[in-house]
Amino acid sequence: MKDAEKSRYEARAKILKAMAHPSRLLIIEELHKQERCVNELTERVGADMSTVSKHLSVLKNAGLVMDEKRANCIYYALRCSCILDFIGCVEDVLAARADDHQRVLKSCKK
Amino acid sequence: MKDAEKSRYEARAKILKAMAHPSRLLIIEELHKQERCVNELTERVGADMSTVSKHLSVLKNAGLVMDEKRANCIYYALRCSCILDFIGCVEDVLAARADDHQRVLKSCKK
DNA sequence: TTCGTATTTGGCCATATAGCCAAATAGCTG
DNA sequence: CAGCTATTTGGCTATATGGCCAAATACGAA
Repeated sequence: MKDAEKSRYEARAKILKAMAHPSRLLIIEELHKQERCVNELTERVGADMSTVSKHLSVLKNAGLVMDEKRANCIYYALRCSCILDFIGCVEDVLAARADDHQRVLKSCKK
Repeated sequence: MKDAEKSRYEARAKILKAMAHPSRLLIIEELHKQERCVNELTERVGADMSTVSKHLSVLKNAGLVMDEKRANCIYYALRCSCILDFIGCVEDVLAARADDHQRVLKSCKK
């Protein structure tokens, strides 16, 4: 793998890696609905606040979310909603897998 | 997080996690062009064959690729090409980030 | 069956991740 | 300034990952 190629794939992998965690996927969907502060997300995720804070910093570091301080809260928001298309793509993959599964089952019953 | 919700997010995360590695992204693109055996992919990736074999098993386990034995080779192929749309989505995110970056730079120069 | 090629598996190590708790920090608001 | 609330950071542990090497396995062909 050449260097230029390598760094292109690394950049992509970084985005995917940041999304590749159940709690972070939940956070992304939640933020798609509306911006939220750490407190609210913590409640939603059901983990320690420090854990949620770290998840948010992963997302921020990947450029997927941004934060803004207002009053005495830090509000997090999705940086680009195209991320949701993404989840749509994942669902397509899952659906395709399910279809295959059905097909296999049917062919077994014959 | 409720149980049903949790397993939905876990299923999605599994797919993303399987893709979230530079070598695996390369493999996916390579397989999109045409099916390949481990040998060929090993050469392309530039890692130990055992390493590539393990990457392939991760992809297979996530349902992203399938394998078929022919002659004395095992050929791997993409299970659904919608995975490529996926990479397109990642590129959109990267592009959006780059745009933001440009905007910030411009506003600094003012 | 025996050889040889293709692939996977197991062992091992180094590094990364996720989680919690406790402590530190930030920054309103009185 | 002092207190309070929101958030982050550091420390620690357990587990997972990625990499290579060496060994095991699978299987077609002679």
